[in-house]
Amino acid sequence: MRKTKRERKKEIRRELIIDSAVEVIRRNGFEQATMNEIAREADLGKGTLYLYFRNKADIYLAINERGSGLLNQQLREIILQNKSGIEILDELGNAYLRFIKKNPVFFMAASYYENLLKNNILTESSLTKECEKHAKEAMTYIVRSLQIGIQDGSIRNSHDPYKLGLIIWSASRGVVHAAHQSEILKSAEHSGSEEMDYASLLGIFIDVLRSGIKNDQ
Amino acid sequence: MRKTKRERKKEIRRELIIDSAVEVIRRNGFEQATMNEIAREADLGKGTLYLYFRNKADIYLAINERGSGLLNQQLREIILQNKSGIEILDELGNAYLRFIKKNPVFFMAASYYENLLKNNILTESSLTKECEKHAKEAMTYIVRSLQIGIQDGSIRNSHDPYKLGLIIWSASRGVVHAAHQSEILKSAEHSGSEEMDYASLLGIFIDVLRSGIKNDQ
Amino acid sequence: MRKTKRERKKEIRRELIIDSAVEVIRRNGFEQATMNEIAREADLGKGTLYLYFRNKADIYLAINERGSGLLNQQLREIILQNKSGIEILDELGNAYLRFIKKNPVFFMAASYYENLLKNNILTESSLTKECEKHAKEAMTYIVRSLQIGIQDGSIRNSHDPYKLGLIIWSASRGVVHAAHQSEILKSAEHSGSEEMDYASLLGIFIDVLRSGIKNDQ
Amino acid sequence: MRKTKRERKKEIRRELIIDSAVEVIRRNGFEQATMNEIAREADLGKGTLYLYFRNKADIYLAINERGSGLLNQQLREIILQNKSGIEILDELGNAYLRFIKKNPVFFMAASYYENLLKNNILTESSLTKECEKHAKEAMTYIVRSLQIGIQDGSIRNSHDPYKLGLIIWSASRGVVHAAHQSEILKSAEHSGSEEMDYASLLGIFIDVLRSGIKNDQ
DNA sequence: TATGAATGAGCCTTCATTCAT
DNA sequence: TATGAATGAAGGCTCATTCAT
Repeated sequence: MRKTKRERKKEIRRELIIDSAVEVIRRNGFEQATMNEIAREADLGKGTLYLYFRNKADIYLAINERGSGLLNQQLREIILQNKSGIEILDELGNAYLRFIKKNPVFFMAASYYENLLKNNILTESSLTKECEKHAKEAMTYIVRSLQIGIQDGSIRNSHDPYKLGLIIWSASRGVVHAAHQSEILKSAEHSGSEEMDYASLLGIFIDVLRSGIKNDQ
Repeated sequence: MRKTKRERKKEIRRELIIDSAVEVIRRNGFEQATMNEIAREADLGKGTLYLYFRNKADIYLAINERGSGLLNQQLREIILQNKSGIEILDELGNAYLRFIKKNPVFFMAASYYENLLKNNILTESSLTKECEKHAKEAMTYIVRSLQIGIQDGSIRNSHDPYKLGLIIWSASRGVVHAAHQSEILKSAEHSGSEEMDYASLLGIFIDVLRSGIKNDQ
Repeated sequence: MRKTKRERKKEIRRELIIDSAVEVIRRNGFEQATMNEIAREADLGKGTLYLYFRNKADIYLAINERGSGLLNQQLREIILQNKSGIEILDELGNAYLRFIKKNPVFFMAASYYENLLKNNILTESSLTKECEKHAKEAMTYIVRSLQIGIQDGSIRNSHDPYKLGLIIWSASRGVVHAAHQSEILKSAEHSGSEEMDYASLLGIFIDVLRSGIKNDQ
Repeated sequence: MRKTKRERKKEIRRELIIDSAVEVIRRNGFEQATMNEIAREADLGKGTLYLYFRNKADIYLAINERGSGLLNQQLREIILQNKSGIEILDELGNAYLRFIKKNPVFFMAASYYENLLKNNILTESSLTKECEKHAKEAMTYIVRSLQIGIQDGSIRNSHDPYKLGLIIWSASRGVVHAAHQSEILKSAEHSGSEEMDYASLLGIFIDVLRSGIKNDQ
């Protein structure tokens, strides 16, 4: 029990550091975040960070791990619902979009993780394994919803669900990425006065996607 | 005329620097590119770079400006063709994807530009204005193709063309981004042996998009 | 008595820490030894080390103090033997060389101590006094053997025994130091295939020394 | 010519940095020397040091390279004299001792180099090659003098000249090392009032060595 | 007495930018 | 115009030491 207590405290500190890192990134951007500032935000000494994380990269990976874990938790609940494939996919998309809107830093951390992955500069660790596991899990939910939809006839059986899933996943990321950059919303010379906000855009995206894969018969 | 000659020389030097920066980024990645190496690649003194660009950021913006300019040139030709809206959109998408596949650095530079935009750390300059103009132009081509399609009946009139254009644009970027990170292709546990390559993924994406917006009547 | 018991326990802990430090240094080298690792090796908390030693330097000094104490113990026995001066000196040298070969860390600790001494950054303490005392003692044994030898005619009476003692002492250290750095053994381009090992080198050294000071009449 | 001029300037700067490093080490000791202070001593920016040396280790190696080069220069002249082997060896020893007395930092740098060598943490470079070459050269001079002495009968033919050379070399280093630590000179409780200085000590050392190896017939 | 989490000074190193030539 | 040597702020990270428990 006593040990559990210390471990709990350790876990809390770890979370505090992740919180602080998220906050600093949110404020200054990913590239501008420094260990110094994260420490100050957490009200800790600089060296303390290294008691909980091997290095800066690990903090970022921990952010990603937390973010993807939280997201998967939500996706997991959706996939268990008794609905048609197309409806599940619909909800998965909405959940993802809502999640990123609320936690934009998680999006950046995921990009960071993928960048390391791409460049093969990830030391194997429990953290990276967890990140990998989470990434696969999210993909799996999408693929499952497509498989369900194809089986129940709500989704057209015209594409390999794996490939389709990958496309949906990455297209979503692109839209989310763009939606985040509020400025781009004004880049199109849009004379109309209708609202051009985040939610409406994402809604249309999901709608288009749905039309593109749903079975019309 | 003498002045023109000198200006021409200046322009050539400028292009040389951009070329070199592109090459260095292609070789080492965006984060690893240094002014030193760009200068060496261009066979110029490091200080010379600053005669043509105010700072490193401006070089990156110039890359984006050139890239978006070249892309727009191709898109412009497509939009002038006498085809249905859906067909034009189709070709626009293909052109974009081909372009990025051939010039991945332009994609990175565009991301860089948008990142600065988002964080409001762009000093106003002729360069940033040009970048902005190009971004709007590309968006406009997409919107135009949608408007044409709605008008000629090839595209469903169910969404505001501005919003739809924005979505298509950003979703495309997401897919392209993902397609670039070869590793993610294997992240889904994919048992099948079918090819899961770049081209096939993008093909499906365009197909889905088209289905999602075309008019079926 | 109760107090004695506690003091004994304290002494045991102290020795444990010294043991652990020696082991860590042996494993990782002098510069790479950290308080953290010494504590871990001793199965103690890091802070506990500071209950027994004022700081890291004191641990090193304690190593030196122990090492020089052990060495002196052996030298003391030799000097008491009923032999000629040259023979005693011979044995002293062999004992020293054997000792260092068996306990290389003591050699490093001695170098450390002398370095502090040289740079005048030794706070006076019982520890430093003890180190100083031990160093003097070892020197004295050598000087005594020389004096004995001069008196019994086995050693030439051509040099001040104090000076000669100092020289023998430091020359021995130099040879031992070199013998420890296995690499240097190969630094001379040595074509022959004869063995060029530690023992043979030191044997020759003692031989040369002996020839250099013994009385030939 | 113009190029030579620039190269000369570069060489001068390089030497300035080495000078400054030597000075800082002389003042603060080897371990306490920092790049910051070396830069300040040289009246240069910290970053400038890295234009002339890859890292701190290279500065130290450069000190060693310079020192061993200068020493070898002196040894080379001695070995060319038309004297008996024992006399040449005598002079080599004296030259070495004078050199180190005048340039104690070179002694430390040599120890540093040998330490890296021992621990196999030397990246191969022109600098390390030069250091290695110099070390071999010095050893060779000693061995040559012994070979000459054996041949001309001035040195006893009782030991392999390679081994003997190594011993002389390392014993000398030990004596020099000790002689440098002025404090140790007082560590023996020396009641006499005779001078116990550096020069006299080293003189005796050479004398003993000579007696130990010279041919008495 | 014993602990180990916390500290922060200080280390080496990088690199965009400047400026004398 | 062209240069590249020089700069120094800033970064990530280590580790001896302290102190609340």
